[in-house]
Amino acid sequence: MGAGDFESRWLRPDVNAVWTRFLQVTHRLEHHIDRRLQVNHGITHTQYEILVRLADGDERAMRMSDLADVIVTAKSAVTYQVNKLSEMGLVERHKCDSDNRGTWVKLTPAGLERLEKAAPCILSLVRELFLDDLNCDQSAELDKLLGTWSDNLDEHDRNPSHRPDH
Amino acid sequence: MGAGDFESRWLRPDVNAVWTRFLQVTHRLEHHIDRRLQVNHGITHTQYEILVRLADGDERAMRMSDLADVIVTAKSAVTYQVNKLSEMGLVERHKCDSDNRGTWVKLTPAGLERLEKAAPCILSLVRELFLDDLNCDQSAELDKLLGTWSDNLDEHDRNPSHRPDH
DNA sequence: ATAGGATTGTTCGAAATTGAACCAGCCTCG
DNA sequence: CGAGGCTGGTTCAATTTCGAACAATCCTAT
Repeated sequence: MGAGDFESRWLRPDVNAVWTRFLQVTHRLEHHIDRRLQVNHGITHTQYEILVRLADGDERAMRMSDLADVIVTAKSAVTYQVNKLSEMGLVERHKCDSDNRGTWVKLTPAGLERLEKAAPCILSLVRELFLDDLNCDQSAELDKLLGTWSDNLDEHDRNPSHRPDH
Repeated sequence: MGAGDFESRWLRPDVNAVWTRFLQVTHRLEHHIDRRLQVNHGITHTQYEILVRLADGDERAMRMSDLADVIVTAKSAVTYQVNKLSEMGLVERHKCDSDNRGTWVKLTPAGLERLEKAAPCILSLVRELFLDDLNCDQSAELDKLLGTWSDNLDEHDRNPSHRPDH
């Protein structure tokens, strides 16, 4: 088989290394954050993410589906976690007036408090591990990279039949 | 509270956006790959990763612990997945001579075949979503970013008491 | 040698995630 | 209208993951 054949089948070694390292770094980051949150604050990273997004939202509330979208998990997982958070008293469900199917999830004062207690811990971790060593050029570059990746993913989502087989 | 106070507690909005997008992109990538592999090739991304690493290793084999390290998951998860792969006939366990505790996991011919069938599919996906739009500068920059993140993580692992509280 | 500590891999129970199935309410077009 | 399709959310079984506990083996320092 020719060189082009190899190229089409496998990644160039250096490129492959980048991809591998990407996977490792993301997993390790996730793991670190998760562990820290659980040990020090008794919540999962997904739970923390939910609290963050709610705090960000208008009225400190959000719809289930939107939550699932920004968190990037299955809807059923959101239902599960919102139940947990609700049992913990960090979150409340509210009926939605404009759409009788919908439910709003709203941060409770206790939820906000818990978030504000946890945030410094994990934000400093994110800074140390992820952001502190970036100079301006680098963070601009990273922003651009994330942009193209995001666009590529959008494109694939929009057109699901994007080379579906093999 | 002053501006510095805010800075120390929350991320600057733009920086926060980068971090958020990073989380979303990584999750979406993972999700895409996983789905594609399951639908077209009947294996998980973790299982695929295991096959890849084994194919890479000397003699197409690897120790359990090393596998857990490169895949970045709990040891018990590796045990679980190696059992599955072994039931599928894609992988074999072998006793380790030099260390009686150890076990080697070895790719079977069927495993190699399965990997070679799946690889083009997911590699082209990785290219399309992740790599194709990177010019030389960017991929060099990405490599450097991954390097610093990796070093930061190593540093934290080496020194677990790295600001443990909050 | 040998005791103490570290490492290897498995087992176990608990928790999380997923996709499919499902019900309701919405919305559009004939 | 009102029938069909779409969307929002929940339920359910199956899969996966995790960490802690454990047993076996290795290694090191006395």
